[in-house]
Amino acid sequence: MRIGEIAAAVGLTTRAIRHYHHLGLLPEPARRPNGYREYGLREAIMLARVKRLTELGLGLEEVRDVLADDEGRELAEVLGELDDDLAQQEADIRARRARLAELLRMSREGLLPGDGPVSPGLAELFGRFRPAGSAAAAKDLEHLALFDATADPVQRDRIYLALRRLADDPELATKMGELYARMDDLAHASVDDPRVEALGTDLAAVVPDDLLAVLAHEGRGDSAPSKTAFGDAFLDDFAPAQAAAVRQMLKVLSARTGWAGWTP
Amino acid sequence: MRIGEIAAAVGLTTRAIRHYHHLGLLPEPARRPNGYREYGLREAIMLARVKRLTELGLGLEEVRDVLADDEGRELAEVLGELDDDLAQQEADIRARRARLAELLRMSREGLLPGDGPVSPGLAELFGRFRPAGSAAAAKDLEHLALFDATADPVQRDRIYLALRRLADDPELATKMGELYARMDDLAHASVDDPRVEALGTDLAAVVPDDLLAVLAHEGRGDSAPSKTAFGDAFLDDFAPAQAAAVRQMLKVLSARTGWAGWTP
DNA sequence: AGAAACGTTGCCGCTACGTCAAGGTCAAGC
DNA sequence: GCTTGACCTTGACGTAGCGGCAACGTTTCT
Repeated sequence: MRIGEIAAAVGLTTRAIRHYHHLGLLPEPARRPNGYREYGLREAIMLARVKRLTELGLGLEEVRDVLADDEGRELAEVLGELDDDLAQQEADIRARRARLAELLRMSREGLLPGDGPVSPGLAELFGRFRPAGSAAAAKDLEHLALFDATADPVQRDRIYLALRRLADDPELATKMGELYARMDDLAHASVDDPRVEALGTDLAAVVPDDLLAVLAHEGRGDSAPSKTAFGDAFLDDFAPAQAAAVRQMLKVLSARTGWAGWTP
Repeated sequence: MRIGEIAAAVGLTTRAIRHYHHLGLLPEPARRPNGYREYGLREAIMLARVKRLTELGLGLEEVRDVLADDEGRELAEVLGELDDDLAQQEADIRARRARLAELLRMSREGLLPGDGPVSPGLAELFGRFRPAGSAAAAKDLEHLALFDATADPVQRDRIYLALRRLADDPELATKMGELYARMDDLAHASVDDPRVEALGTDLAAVVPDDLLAVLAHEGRGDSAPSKTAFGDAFLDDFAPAQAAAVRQMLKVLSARTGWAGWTP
């Protein structure tokens, strides 16, 4: 048989067969005078073996080992490892599919935020805490999404708990709306603007203590793998006057809670 | 932030971030005078987005589309396709794991033939039809394994049914053992040896009719995707005198069944 | 004799980066 | 000033399992 015939017979491509030759998985057969490879039933049997093994998911290296290591002993071992590997993959896929299902559900309900998938906890928060046309509020959500992806789970849940309490209080929620609006007003203001200090102080009155504690933890984190250096970058993300207001808020919070760890 | 800092903060490698720049997934940030990339919170937010999407299993191209195609509309669609894809993968893995479990069980019970995994039907046959130290029998099993991997399922099951009947009849099984032994004796014999014709005739008396029908079907197959050209190669796999015996068997079978399709 | 359908070798491309290699930059300690 | 070490830069190669193409020879059919 020529290579095309055996390929069709066994159900492989000629390219694959030559590839196997190249890898030493299957010895090169004899050649006809014109240079064509000449295959017999032996080669077909070998190829069928290779095919069965690769279809199980073995890599070509492993197939080579199994075929070389004379007669099977190694095979059970390789199959065992393969099964472990596949079990792992299956678990991964299932986890991703679970997340996907959740996201698709949110998407159908119109709850999917514009900046894509987030953790379940944050998604729930987003559900009741939508940006009300405020640029500052939108930015806040982005910061939260970042925090969600980088902070360690303990701190994350701590913040979420605090924020849920905030969101669940209609009075506080209304107040937050006003504060966001005032923050928006500072977008092009000077840092000397008297509204800056006032807003900072008012913010500190609403923001939960946990926020500062978590930020302080983040800034110096020795326990977590996060140890982020977002501190300065965080303030740089605001317009100057807005940043000044945030700094003022932090100052008041520091004085109130006794945390001195975070004073950029 | 420098690239290493943002990488650690977001939980990526510097290499990955540069890769994203290269692919245009994320624009190159401003540079410091020394050439270092300078990152801010905006970039961190984008990277966290990218990370969430890739962790879901999206390809980088798709991530780019989702991020570019302004604001989310496309996202649900992509997620849907992804889920379909993952469902397919999961099904594949499960199927392979099922086969693996079966093979591992056979391996534990010592039923795994030396030439590796075969289809369930053939495995069962192998269980009661072991090579009894005969080279011809061993070769026969190899041929069966090849047949198993290449023939179409209908013909396969037809043969297996016939062989099971043969294997289940103790008298016939004993006879087959003798025939294999006689085949072995012909390994170095001349094609003129009188035992050749005798063996061929005796073989034809035992081998089921279906065998020839299936072989004939294979040789000219217009219906199946198989259409194998094993015919000649099959005979070439035997020693000359053995091949002559097989040919004799086929001749008798042809005469008996009326099939003329397979006369090499 | 020309076209169609084979065969040959060889090299590039695909994913999502990891891993050198060969340097330039910066802060700290001697 | 010099070294050390931890950063950063670009660039290029390697990964698994082939697919696809190029550039060319062989066989076979018409």
